[in-house]
Parts: sequence; C-alpha cells; structure tokens
Amino acid sequence: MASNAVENYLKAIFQLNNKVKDGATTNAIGEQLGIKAATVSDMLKKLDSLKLINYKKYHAVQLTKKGEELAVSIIRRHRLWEVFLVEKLAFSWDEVHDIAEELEHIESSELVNRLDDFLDNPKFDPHGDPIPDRDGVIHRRDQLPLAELTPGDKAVVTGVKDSSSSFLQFLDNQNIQLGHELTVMSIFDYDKSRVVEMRGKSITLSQQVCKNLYVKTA
Amino acid sequence: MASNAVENYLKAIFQLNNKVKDGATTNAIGEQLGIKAATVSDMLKKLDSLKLINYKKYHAVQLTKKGEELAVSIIRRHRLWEVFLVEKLAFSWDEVHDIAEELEHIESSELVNRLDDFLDNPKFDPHGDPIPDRDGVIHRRDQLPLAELTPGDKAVVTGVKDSSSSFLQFLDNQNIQLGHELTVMSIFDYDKSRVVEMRGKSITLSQQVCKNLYVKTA
DNA sequence: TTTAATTTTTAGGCTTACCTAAAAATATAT
DNA sequence: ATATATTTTTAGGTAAGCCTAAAAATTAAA
Repeated sequence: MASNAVENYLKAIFQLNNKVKDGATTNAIGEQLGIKAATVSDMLKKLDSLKLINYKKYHAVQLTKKGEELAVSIIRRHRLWEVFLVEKLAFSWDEVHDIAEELEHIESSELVNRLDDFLDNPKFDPHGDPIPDRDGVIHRRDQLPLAELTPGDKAVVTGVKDSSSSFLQFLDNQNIQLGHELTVMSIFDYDKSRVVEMRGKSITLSQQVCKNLYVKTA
Repeated sequence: MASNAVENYLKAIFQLNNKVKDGATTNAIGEQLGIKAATVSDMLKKLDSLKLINYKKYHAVQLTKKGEELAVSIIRRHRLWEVFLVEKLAFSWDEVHDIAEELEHIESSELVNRLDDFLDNPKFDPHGDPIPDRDGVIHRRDQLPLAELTPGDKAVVTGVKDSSSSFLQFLDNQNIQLGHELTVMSIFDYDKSRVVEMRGKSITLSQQVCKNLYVKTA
C-alpha cells in the first residue's frame, strides 16, 4: 500500500517525535532522511492528504493514529529483521542496520508474524530497542544512561542510544555487550569519565560513552 | 545498483530465453511482467545502453554476460528466500512466490550467502527448481515431464513446470509431494490421462497435470 | 522593534517507469 | 505478390520523488 518513501517519512517522523528535541520539523525530517527540505515540504502535504499526519504550514507535524500504527509496524519489521540477521545469520550488531532498512519494507504481515514466532517472539532487538508486538504495543524498559549512575551503583547493560557502527565497534572492542553486569567504581570530576568494573575488569569510559549506553539498575 | 524494474526485466528475459518458444520478444516480456509492449520497447534501449542485453530493433533480445550474471543472481536470491519461507517460516509452497518476489531485490551478496549457509546450501527450491550456486552455476537435474513416461516406468517427483497456486494446491490436495515415488500403471488412449501408483494409492492424472509435473526415472 | 538570519514553502525542472495512440516494420494469408 | 494482421517502435503524456533557486514566513539578534 504505502510506498517505501512514505514508510521512511513516517518512521522518521515517529522517531523525531519520540526525542526530546523540537519534534518533526521539515528540516529535521530532511536531515534524518538525507533529503532536501523543499522535497519534505511537498511530501508532508501528501502525507496529510493521506491522513497519515496532521500538517499545518510552518509547524512540526504529528502522526495521526493511522500514521502512527504504520510507523510502529515498520519499526517492528525493522527490529525483527535485525534479530534475524544477528541471531540466525551471524551478522554483528554493527552490520545489520542497512540491510534491515531494506527488509523492513516487505509488505506482508503474515511474513512478519511468522518471523516473530520463528525468532521466539523476541522483546528487544540487538541494540536493546524494544520490538513492538503484533498489536503495536511497545513495552518500554525502564533503563537510563550509564551517565546517570553514581559510584557504588550496580547495573546491567541493556541498550545503546547511539547505534552507529563506530560506537558499536568501540563497544565490541571493549567487550561490552548487552546483559553484562557492571558496577560504577568512580567518576573523574575533571571530564566526567567513569571507571566501571565489568566481568572482573576495570574499564574507564568517557562521558560520551556513558551518555550513549543504557543500563538498568539492580 | 540495478533498480527493481531492471532486475525484473532481466529475470523475465532470462526465463523466456530458457524456454522452447521464440525467445525474449518485446511482447513476451511485456506479458510476463504485466507491462505494455511500448514500455518494454523503451526499457530495452536502456538495458542495451547499460550493456545488459544485446538489442536490435524488431528482434528478440539476448542477455550479455553481465546481464546473465545479474539475472542468475536474482534467481538465486529468489529461490533461496523461497526455501527460507517454506523450511523456516512454514509457508506452503503455493504461498511463497509473491513474498520472494519482493525479497529477491534486497541488495547484499553477504546476506544471500549467509542465508545460503543458514539453509544448509540447498540445491533446489520448494518447487524443485535448481538454486544457482554463489558462482552463478546452475546444476540442472535431468528430469522430464511425467507425460513422457510409459506404463511400467518408475520415477520420483522432482519438480513442477507450472508453479501457479492452483496447480500447487491441486497437488497438495492429491497429496503429491516432491520426493514421492510413483509407478505409471496405464495410459488412457482417449485423453492421455495416466493412472499412477503412489504411496500405495492409485491416482488418475490428466495429461495437463502430467505435462506439468517433473519426475526423474529410477 | 526593526533588521538579520534561519526555516519553510513555492515554482519550475529532472529522471524513472509507466501509459495510450498512431506510425512503421515484420509476418501471415490469400 | 500483394493485402491483411500482428508486432514493435515512436511520440507525447502522467505520477512519484527527488532537485535548485527564489519567495515568504518565522525566529533570533541588535
């Protein structure tokens, strides 16, 4: 039904509206998708006429119920395919995004639901992001950035905020994986870097890393 | 690299050139793809300029080496995805074509090769068609239509010529599956229908069915 | 609060891949 | 061998999604 382009816009709008920033503005959508603002402007009119968003000139847009349902289903497909690629085809978590970006547009709810079952109905994707269930419900985990913990806190690594290859490869390099337990040992006041103990080893993590690593406290 | 449209044309041309008929003519390609001949005519010029086919006005076209390699790799992807859908996601063989038609356009040889390994390097798809290996080699099986057997011949069902849902559902209905052994008992001269014995049961198959069912003699 | 900067929209264009209608070439039948 | 039918090509057109350049609206700064 919806073209790949339309699906990509909806996903971008959904993601922008679930950030702290100023929402899904024309510019932000364009930047997210690598598309010029003028083009976005055109498309927003179209999405509005399709009743997928509410659009008022010069304002950030909101998804309608219909638009949000579609966006969530695309995210569901994307994350399930990522699980498939990592769990079944042995891709590493920094390689799966682009391929899942293509797979997410395959139109067949039957396919997605069977895939879900085949993967044993995973609740999170390889980056720790929640997978919407088949009714579109997203079970958000109460996690927080490692940057908010203080010395003595114990936690488990649950996800990443930044899922760029470079960050994921950095984590691989430091042998930091989802599920690993850690204890915050100390914080350097100078640069807000943290020393954590993980699997018997002591690692120093910059503030940038701590901001982009989600954990759940014990 | 190549658009979905280009890939679909190449696949159609490949398939038409591997039939007995008069090859990949403008009309035949259009019919295969559900596209008007005038449009095909345009596209053939484009494919020629991309060095994917050799095109001379008013003549059937041939794939170049480059074009054939691409066509074969698309067929490889298509058939591997069909195996995945049937073997892993429990789709039936009459449901997989349309979904595989979408999946075949995902661009990533890494993905396809890993999928191949995950599926244990299958040699045939769910309809018995050979899966090109990663070097593009197609190992054709020496099979023939059941219509060419005579009473007393023993054979194994290896594939279907017609893979329309209706034919596949008919076979399901008669409990005819790939790998089943059969013996031709008799032929009715009147309508060329055959009585075969399969798994202890006697079944009468019309000539049309016999022409579209491939077997390998013992 | 008026000017300057930024963001968004409009206007006009391009490419891809499709279409119809008509012309040209080829194939078929008498 | 010529007339007819079929196939293929050409010409002109459309919609989707992108673009640039310029105008309009909004936001920020002096």
